[in-house]
Amino acid sequence: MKRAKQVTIYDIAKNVQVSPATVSRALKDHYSISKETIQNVKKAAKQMGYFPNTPASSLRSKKTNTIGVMVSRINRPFISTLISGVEEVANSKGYHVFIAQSEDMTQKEISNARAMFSARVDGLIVSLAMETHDYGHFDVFLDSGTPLVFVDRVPANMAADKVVVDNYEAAFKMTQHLIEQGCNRIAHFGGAQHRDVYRLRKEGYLAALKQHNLPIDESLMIYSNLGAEEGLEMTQRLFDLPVPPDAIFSANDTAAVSAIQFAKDKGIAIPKELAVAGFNNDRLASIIAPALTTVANPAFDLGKAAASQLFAQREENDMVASNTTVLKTELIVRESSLKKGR
Amino acid sequence: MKRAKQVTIYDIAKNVQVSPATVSRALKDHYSISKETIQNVKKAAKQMGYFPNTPASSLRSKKTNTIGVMVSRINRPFISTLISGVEEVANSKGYHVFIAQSEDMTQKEISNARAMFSARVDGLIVSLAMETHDYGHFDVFLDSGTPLVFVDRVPANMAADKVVVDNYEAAFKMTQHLIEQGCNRIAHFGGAQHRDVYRLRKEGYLAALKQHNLPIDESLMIYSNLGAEEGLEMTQRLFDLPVPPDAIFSANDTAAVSAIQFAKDKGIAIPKELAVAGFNNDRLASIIAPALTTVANPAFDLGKAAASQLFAQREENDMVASNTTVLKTELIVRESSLKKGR
DNA sequence: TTGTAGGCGTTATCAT
DNA sequence: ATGATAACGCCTACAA
Repeated sequence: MKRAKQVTIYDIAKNVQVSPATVSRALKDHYSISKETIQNVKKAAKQMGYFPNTPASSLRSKKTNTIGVMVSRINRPFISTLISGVEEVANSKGYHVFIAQSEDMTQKEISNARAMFSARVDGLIVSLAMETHDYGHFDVFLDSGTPLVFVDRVPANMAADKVVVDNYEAAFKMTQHLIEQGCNRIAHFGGAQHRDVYRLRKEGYLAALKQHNLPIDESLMIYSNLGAEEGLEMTQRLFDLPVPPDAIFSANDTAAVSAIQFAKDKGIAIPKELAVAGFNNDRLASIIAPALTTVANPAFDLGKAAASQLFAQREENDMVASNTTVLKTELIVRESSLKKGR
Repeated sequence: MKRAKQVTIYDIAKNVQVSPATVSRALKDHYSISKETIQNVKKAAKQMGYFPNTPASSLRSKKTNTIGVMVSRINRPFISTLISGVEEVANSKGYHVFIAQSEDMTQKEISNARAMFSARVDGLIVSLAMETHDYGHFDVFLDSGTPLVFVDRVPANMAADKVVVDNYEAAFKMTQHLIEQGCNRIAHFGGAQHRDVYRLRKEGYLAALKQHNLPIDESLMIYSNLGAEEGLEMTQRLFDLPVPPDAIFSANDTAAVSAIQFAKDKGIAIPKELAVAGFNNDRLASIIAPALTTVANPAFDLGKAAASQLFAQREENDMVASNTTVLKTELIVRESSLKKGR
């Protein structure tokens, strides 16, 4: 229950003996207002406990100074770091960030998109939910000309701004590394295959197998949401096979770490009997023993790039249809894959 | 650059041949509007691509349906999980959550508080920055009657709603556990001591030492922000002492894990030569080898409780000065402290 | 350099 | 069950 009613520019105007318009301008250091008036206004504003009313300002100016970020869930190191990157750029431009989690449910993503548009965010950055394959809920942003950038989990077959890493190449190199370490029965933990980021990781993996003339065995490819639980289950399934794999390349670190835990639990030697590699380079990867070989995924820079591209969109002329930024990854080789030493 | 101008309730009104007021009511299922009109309005709204203008609605109704959450940083498991708890409750009541990070800087916290108030959030949940010790920037919420709840890192000496765990008791039990394992030179990694949560953990630690007649040695207590880097440095300092400790009780898992890493690196046996205990029960704790003894901190429930208490505040009569909810913790004993077995 | 006045889209009040 | 009207707080042409 509110008590004191809020201070408005009218109150300040009365106090300083100028018009509300002057107050409005003075508070934003408008060039046409005298230094003195600006000082007086600001002093009064402070003393009276004035706080601008953002909704009112947004309504009138059609600018909210807010950008939206939609992700699967924030309690994953990769995602929360990515968001920090977005915030860094946004805050430096005087924008705030509105975050929404889909929990990997398309339905929640749709409702979040609605809420974001209703809030009239000045731009939207999206990393898609695992299962989303219809992108109609983003049309309203395109139609209204609201800047929209996809990052990491981007849509296939949609002309839109995107910021990604070269997942194919990273996966190819990682698989090649495992092959060079002497593995020839390499399993893969993948995410939903209509999600480009996961499809490309699998394709890079397949390409490396082919290039080295290794057989392709469907029973070695398992798909899930790549959570910690799922990682254990997937590993169990692999070791229920008549011939278990001698390596696992997981599309994320969470599941890879579970694989290591499973192996340790069952007395399977890593990397001797089973080499393991992940993707992301979470802190977990360097802490588990043996330390996890993985791909350094530049989460913070992805966030920064996505935000930068969002702001760039507003300046661009309308001829630019779409723009994809690709950031670099790096292979991080640790003990979990070193059968031969370096 | 926006193109199509937005659809408003006026457009719908014209289309359906009713007044804007009726449209407004129909869209919210107002009881006085006929089923038929409601249907017509909603159908037209959908077909015309109508999205309510939240800023306009907020301005007029003085309700934003948004609550703010201010934390140090979201890319920590404890924090992001806590936020998920807040979201669960908030979303179930039709509220959205606005998140701001202080990065443990008081200055940023102050500016975030301003932004939150300007956005006219309907309530605010705060976990304080490490260094904050003046709480004046929250006065405006109290004065205006905006519900305010502190969680985890709560202010000392301030009559306000709080949600915490019993840090003193948890720390006492943990220290006692270390003593029972035969440790008698127990070090402590603490956070800023004006932050209740860290002060109480230290006091619990001290109380346990006293109760067991162990000497108190200031050189064994080190304070920092408890990051991964700091954890290594603090451990280094302990092992530079003439007589290093035989146990470390860290006020969080991050620094505790660093201590284990340091020990492994230097060939110090855990728990034989050095027992280690943390606080929070992050996933890290169960993954590092040896697994980390720690205190299960109910992050998700803290978030849920904070949000529930926030919504409860609005109903309460004004006589209630303040309310503190205390949640349970649990000692999680793992290998890192088991000198004697269980 | 400052003031006047109208309107942003919605909802609350009062009327019918 | 529905309409007319004013107001929420701010911004911005246009005027002075």
